[in-house]
Amino acid sequence: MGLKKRLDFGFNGFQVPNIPRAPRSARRGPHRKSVEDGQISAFELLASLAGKLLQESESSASSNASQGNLQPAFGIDVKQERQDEHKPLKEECLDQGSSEESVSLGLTSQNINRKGIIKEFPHADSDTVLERTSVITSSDSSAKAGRHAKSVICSSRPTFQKYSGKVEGDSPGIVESCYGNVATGIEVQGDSKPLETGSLKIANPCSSKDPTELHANYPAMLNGDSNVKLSLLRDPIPNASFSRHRNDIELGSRDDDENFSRCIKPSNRVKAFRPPPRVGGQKIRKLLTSKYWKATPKLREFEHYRYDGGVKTIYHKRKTFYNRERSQRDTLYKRRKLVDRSSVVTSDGGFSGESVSNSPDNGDKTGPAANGVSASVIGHQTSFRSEESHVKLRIKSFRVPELVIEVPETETVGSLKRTVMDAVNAILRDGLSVGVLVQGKNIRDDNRTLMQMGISSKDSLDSLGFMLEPSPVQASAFLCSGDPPFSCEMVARSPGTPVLDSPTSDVLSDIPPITNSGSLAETKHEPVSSHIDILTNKTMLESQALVAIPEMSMEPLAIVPVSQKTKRSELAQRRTRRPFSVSEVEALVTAVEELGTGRWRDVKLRAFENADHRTYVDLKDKWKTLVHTAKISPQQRRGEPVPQELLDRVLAAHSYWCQHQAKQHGKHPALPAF
DNA sequence: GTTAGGG
DNA sequence: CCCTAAC
Repeated sequence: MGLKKRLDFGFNGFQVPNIPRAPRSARRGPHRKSVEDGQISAFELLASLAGKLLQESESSASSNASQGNLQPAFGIDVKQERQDEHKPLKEECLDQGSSEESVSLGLTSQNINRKGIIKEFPHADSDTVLERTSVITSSDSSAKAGRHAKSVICSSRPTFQKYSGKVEGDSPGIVESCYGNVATGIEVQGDSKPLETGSLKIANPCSSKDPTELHANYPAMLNGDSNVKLSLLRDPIPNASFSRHRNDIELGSRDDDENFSRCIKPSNRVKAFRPPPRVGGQKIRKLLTSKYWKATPKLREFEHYRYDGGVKTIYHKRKTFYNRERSQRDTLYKRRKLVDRSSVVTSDGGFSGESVSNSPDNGDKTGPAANGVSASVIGHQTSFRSEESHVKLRIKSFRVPELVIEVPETETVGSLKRTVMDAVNAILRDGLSVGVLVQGKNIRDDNRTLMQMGISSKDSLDSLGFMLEPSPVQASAFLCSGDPPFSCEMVARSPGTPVLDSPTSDVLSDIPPITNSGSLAETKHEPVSSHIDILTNKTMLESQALVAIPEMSMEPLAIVPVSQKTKRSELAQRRTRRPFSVSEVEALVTAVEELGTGRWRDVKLRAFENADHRTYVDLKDKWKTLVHTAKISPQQRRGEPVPQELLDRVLAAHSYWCQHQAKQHGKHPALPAF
């Protein structure tokens, strides 16, 4: 049909009613464009600082690591506050530069409160997250808080260390690392030390080509008083765990007991931990504003616990927390049995992981692979069922939930580092579960297989991400109301502390089942404690819906606006990618030649009537990409090559229909014979 | 429900 | 592919 008609309605002979519509774009108002493209948020810089800090302190951690202080201790007050004062915020773009620079951005600005806030958002899309670091400062002007502005603590990877508190602002390079990380999605750990990192891998015996390692690092948990703290899973003897659990998931932290200090109100707490000077005014606020963490004033109650026994409920909660923590670990162990087809090996407690790369070697240049440990572990896995395809991946780092930090402008960089570190530790300690991101979406359905999610050993691994998010239980804890005492408390937990045995649902969501065995179903949704109340439920729901926190409006320094809209993150899952085949392209081209652009529904009906998975929007999008593809050089094209002939037709049809925006007139089946 | 575009 | 504004 096409040819004949084309002849009949040659380009010249085809009269198109000249009623061109203005481009849609012209007709509709310009989109408010996100302002901050290309800018790097300060936050990430800070995050990197934190990471750096952790790394730095790790070196001295080993000594204490084996002492039993394996539990995260921390003393940062995490709480939500609101400020009435309005502070202009500004996001600075830092291409690079020393950490000091970045810090200064956040600290030098003058504002009423003289505070800088650092925020970190965990919920960003994988790509978005990696885009930039934003520095939030109280300074005014060009506050560019793009809707996409998100920061990530690049170096949040856990390290075990002792924090001496003497870190000078010397972290140039952090920025770079962070930046690189951001840009590539691969965490750069230039100075990471093998011992400190752990790796977690899922090896794919069947496809060694694209192995992606799951590289996990465990965050160091330390308490502010300069004592070395715990490490989850840290095994005094680095590879000891390997030998024991070759094919098992080696996650979990030691149950050894630990002391842990907790501070609720920064001011006091800070004092407790650090020497006087500028520490006094530090405040770290953790706003549970992201989808994952909902900020609530009540959060402190959880923190509010004291060992003086004053508040039983709190104590109880805390206990629950521990239990939960424990159960998580237990669950992880249990899980090993469930997932016999996948293997995860960690050399040492690692706890992080965000970027996943499918090119094993690729990560090396950025460092982490550097973590060496992981590398050595590869190929360690054994007994697999050869028939099944496995996905091998390596997690370079984890994204850390949002963190809001407030410190005096007069604060030193070193102090800032500590603050950030404390905040990070606090978060880590508060119980997190791992979220899995596919195509930037948080996959909540633990029962979906990787295959179903479009994650194969061959590709798509780059679209796989991990993040830390508060577990439901934790969320409930944060919702408890109560005013946190401004003090720091040290609490020692005895090793024998009983634990609840109920597994926490989301805890296991970190690693989706490799197969559709659905073996993990049993771990789903079991109440962890009696503390789950209405608020909890609400929280959970909201967290999934990414509800904006009302308090945000009160937060002057919150530069990066928390996504006000409930985005698709964990709602509908992104459809699996289904590249158009050449034949489909041809059908599309033919249909468009005949129907023109602008009538996608008709195109769909005509050429893809039976292709359920192809919506007219898909067709429209495909056409869009085809046009683009046809315009670029063949070398720039990717994916299955489309015959040039088809591309030529695409261009011809495109130009034709663009000139004759005559879609409103019924069928104009013709196209000039090209 | 469709279209057109930006993301 | 998703998301939305504008139809």
